[in-house]
Amino acid sequence: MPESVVLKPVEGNFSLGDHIYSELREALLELDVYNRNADLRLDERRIAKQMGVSRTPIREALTRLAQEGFVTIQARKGIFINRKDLPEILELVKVWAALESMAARLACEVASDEAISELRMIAAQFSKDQAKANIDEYSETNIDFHGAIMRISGCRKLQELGEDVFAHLVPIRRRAMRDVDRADRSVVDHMNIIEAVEGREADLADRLVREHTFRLHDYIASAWKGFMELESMAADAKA
Amino acid sequence: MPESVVLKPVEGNFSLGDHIYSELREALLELDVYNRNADLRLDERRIAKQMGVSRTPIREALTRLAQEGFVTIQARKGIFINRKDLPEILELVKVWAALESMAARLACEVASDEAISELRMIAAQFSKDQAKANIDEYSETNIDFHGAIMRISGCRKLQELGEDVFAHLVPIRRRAMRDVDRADRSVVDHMNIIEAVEGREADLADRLVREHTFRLHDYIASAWKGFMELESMAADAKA
DNA sequence: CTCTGGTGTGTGGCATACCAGATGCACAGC
DNA sequence: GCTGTGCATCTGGTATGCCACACACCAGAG
Repeated sequence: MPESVVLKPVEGNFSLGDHIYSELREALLELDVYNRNADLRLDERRIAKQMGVSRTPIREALTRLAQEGFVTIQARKGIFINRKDLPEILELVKVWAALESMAARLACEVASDEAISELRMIAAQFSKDQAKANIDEYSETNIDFHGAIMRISGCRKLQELGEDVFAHLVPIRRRAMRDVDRADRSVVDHMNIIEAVEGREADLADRLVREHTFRLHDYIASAWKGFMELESMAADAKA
Repeated sequence: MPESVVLKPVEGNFSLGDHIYSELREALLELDVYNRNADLRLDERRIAKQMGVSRTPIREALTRLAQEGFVTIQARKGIFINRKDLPEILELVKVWAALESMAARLACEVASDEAISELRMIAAQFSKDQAKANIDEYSETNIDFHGAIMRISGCRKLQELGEDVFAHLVPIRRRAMRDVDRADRSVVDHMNIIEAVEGREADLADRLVREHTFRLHDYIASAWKGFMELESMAADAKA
């Protein structure tokens, strides 16, 4: 074979189990679990038939999802999607605050200037005014921003754990971020955080990120009932 | 049936998979994975035969352990125990610092005085002098102390995640804690932390816990080579 | 001797059959 | 009408067998 023909190695494990895991995980995050009419029950056999495979890889995927806390498997009773309540959500936000504030601290200490400049580029995509006008896109940028902090911390574990925690909050975010009033404050917070990191002020960056996340914490706590009512109304309207 | 006869419900899921998962997890933590002669390969069929069950529950347990990062499953190649390298260990310590410093902060804000007094009781079990004399027992107390901080934070997720992270560090701790010189400093640190929490000084407690854990971080970084050499010597001696 | 292709064995992935506990409902007994 | 017993059925748990790929080894061509 000619030396010039270079083929890239096959990447990763192609197994039904892995594929189904990703597929199922995504579907769960997409699902409106807080819709009170939602069917929270999963059935191995039904999913297996639906995806055209046997129960084995389905069970593998479900085992992993259970390990992550997305579903609960009750022997001989059923598999149920976990609907998290307010206290649980708030705990997740606290954990997130812990991880991200540490990430900001580490970023101040180890990140290169180029890496830090990435923060400003992301934030620059939306000025204060634009944020209001285009909430959905801002939400994406917002996610990028927080992801960037985790990334430039240089601590992969911190980043991975953060993503795991974040995944559980996705259904919540979908609602919390719709609130236009919060965007202003968010943009200001981000700018302050950027400046702290640029100035390598670890203590300050740590504090700002923590306080920023705790504002989300408090906001969720106060707006929770509203979320639920909206959900109920949506459910009724569909019914 | 008499009303007075109250029977407690059967607890938890009794499944082979769950049992094997716990059993295997404990065995892995007990294992000297850093022994360079250690056999890091696992075999589904061998374990199955050894435990007298089929491969199915074994595979379920291994899937969960893989999800937690204890082992890596390579399709059609084998299942291997993950041997973490120094950078990875240090990242885990950083994550731990993030979680525990947040726990200390929360403890200052929400823990009851009774809960906080628990800290002092645990720490009181070992004075500075005793710590040197009885390192092994002190190590247990040390673990209790850190566990207590997580617990009185009132944030279960923080506690659970902390325990997960800690589990990965168990094999390291078994060595790091042997170092007599560190016990002194540790006792002093703990006392300072207790006083900060008792005084409800959240910022201070946060900082002290973080710095305390980062001392462990730096210690591991500097002593790592020593750990490995000790391991090698032990391995050679046995061979 | 070297390189290439075949082949046997080991290993995880998947499909399938069967098991036992959980559940819901119908029907018999009171 | 109410109760409770038994059965049909549903659901996750487990055991097994076979498959495809990885890999080490071997034989034959060059």
